[in-house]
Amino acid sequence: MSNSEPAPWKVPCDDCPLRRKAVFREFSESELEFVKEFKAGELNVETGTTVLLEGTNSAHLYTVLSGWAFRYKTLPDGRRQILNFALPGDLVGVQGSMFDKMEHSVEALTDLTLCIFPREKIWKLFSNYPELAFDVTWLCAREQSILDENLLSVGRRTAIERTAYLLLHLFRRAENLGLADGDKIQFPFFQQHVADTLGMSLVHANNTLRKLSELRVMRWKNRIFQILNRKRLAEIAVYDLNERPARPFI
Amino acid sequence: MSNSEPAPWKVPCDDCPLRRKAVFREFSESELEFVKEFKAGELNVETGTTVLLEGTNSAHLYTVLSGWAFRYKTLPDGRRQILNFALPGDLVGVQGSMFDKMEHSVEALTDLTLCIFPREKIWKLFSNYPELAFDVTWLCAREQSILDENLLSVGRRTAIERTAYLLLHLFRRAENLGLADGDKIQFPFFQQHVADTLGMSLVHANNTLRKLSELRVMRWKNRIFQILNRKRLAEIAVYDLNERPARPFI
DNA sequence: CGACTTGTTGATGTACATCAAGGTACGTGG
DNA sequence: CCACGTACCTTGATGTACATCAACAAGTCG
Repeated sequence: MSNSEPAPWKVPCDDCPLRRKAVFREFSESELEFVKEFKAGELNVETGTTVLLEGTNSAHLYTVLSGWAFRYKTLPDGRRQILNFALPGDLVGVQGSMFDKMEHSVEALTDLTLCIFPREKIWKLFSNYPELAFDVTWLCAREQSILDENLLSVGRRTAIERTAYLLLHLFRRAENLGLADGDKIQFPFFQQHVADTLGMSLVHANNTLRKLSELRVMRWKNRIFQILNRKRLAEIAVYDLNERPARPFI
Repeated sequence: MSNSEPAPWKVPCDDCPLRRKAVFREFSESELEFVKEFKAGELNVETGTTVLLEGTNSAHLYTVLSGWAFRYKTLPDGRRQILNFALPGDLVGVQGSMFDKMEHSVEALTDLTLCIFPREKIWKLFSNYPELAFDVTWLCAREQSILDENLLSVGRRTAIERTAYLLLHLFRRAENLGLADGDKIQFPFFQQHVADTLGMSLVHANNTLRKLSELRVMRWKNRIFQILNRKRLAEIAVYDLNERPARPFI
C-alpha cells in the first residue's frame, strides 16, 4: 500500500523551501544547527498514500515540506470524517509522538514531501530548544482552534454556510503560503472530501456547491477554484475576514 | 457579570488536592518549587460565570482545581456550539496565552476553583522546565484528540450514537478523577448542554435521551446519571472501551 | 476502445428542526 | 399556607433539510 521511497538526497535545512516564505519566523544559528541534526531525512509519497494509520504507533513526527494531506477518522462501518487538512509547514503526527498509538489517519492528497523528525529526539527538543518546543505547542494550539471552528461549522452552521466557510478557510490558508494565483487556486481534493469534512452526503455537497456557483461567489471546475466575491462568500460563511491569519511554522 | 472574589488564602501546592489523585504524575522537588512560584493565586467563581470570553485577550492561563466548566463558541445570531468540557486537572486558556485573543469562551457549570498561572511566566516554564512544557503540549494534544472524536460524532454518528458516546465519554473522564460513585455520578449540566455539544435541537436531544432510557442502558433524573449497561452503551456509541483513558495533568 | 473516476440530476424517504403547549419541581413573597 | 414565577423537562403536530438510491454524463487513462 505505502509506495514510499527513501529520498536519494535531502534538502539541506539552510535551503529549506519553507524558510523563504515570509510567514515563517527566522531561526537563530543554533536552532538551525539543531534542526539540521534533528532531521532524519525526507519521505516522498505519492497521491493517495496513507502516511499514518489510526491504531498503529508511529515512529516519527513529520513536517510537510510540499503538497497537501488530510487527517481523518473512520467508524467501523466505513463512515469517514475528515478532521483537518495539512499544508506545507504543518506538523503531522504530534499525537503519535505523545501517545502510544495514533488516533487518526493521514492520507496524501497530492504527491507529498515530508521532513522526518524521529520521535525519540522530541525530548531533546524540549530540553534544549525551548523556542522550538514553544513552536510545537503553538502549532498544536492552532490546530485546536481550526478544529474548534470546524466543530462549530458541522454542529451549528447550515450546509451552505459551512461549505462557504470551508472553501474560504482553505483558500486563505493556501493563499498565505503563496499557493494561490490571485483569486484562483488549484484544489487537490474532490467533492467527496468536502462532504466528508462537513459531515454531509456527496449528493448534498454537490447541490450546495452548485448553489454557491449560482450565487456567483465562486467557481470550481476541473480542480481550479476561483473566488468571485470574497466579501459575499464570507458573509454567507458567517466568517470574520479580519481574523488573524495564523502564522504557520517552521 | 463576573462574580469573582480574590481567595482569602491559597492552597499550598504541596497540599494541592490534585496531587493526591492517582492519575497524575509525580513532581520532582524542583518542579514543585517552580509551580509554587508560577502560581499567582486562585480564582473562585460561581455557577454560570463566564470565565473567559471570545474576542477578548486573557491575562492568564488556568488549571481547574475543582468543579466543571465548558468551552464554547457562538455565531452572531446566537447559535452555540459546546466544544469540550473542562474537569479538575484540565488547562483552560492555553490559546489565550499563545494568540492575541481568545477564540472561544469558557463558562462555569458549577462553582469553580481555578489556579492562576500568569501568561508572562509561560516563557519561563518553557525555558526552565522542559518536562512541564512537555506536559502542556501533551495536554494540548489530548484536547485535540477529544475534539477529533467530537467532530467525528457530530459529523458522522447518528443522534443516538453521539448521545451515547458523549455520556460515556464524560462518565469515564469523571470516573478517572474519582468523581463517580460506582455506576452513578452527578452531572452538573442540562439537556440543553447535551444538545449544544452534539449539534442538535433541545427537543431532539430529549427524545434521544428518552430512547436511551427506554433501552435501559442508563438513567438520568434530577441531575443523577447512572449507567445501567456500560457494554451495551459503548456498542450503541460505536466506542472502543479499551481505549486509553488519557492521563490527566498536573 | 471499454473501464474507471468524478460530477450531476431526479425521485423518494426519513431524521431532524421548529413551533407550540403543557407538566413538574422548586423557590419566593404575601 | 397558598399563589405565583421561574427553570427545566416532556410531548405532539407540522415542515424541511438532509440522506439514500439510482441512473447517466463527461472526462481520463490504459
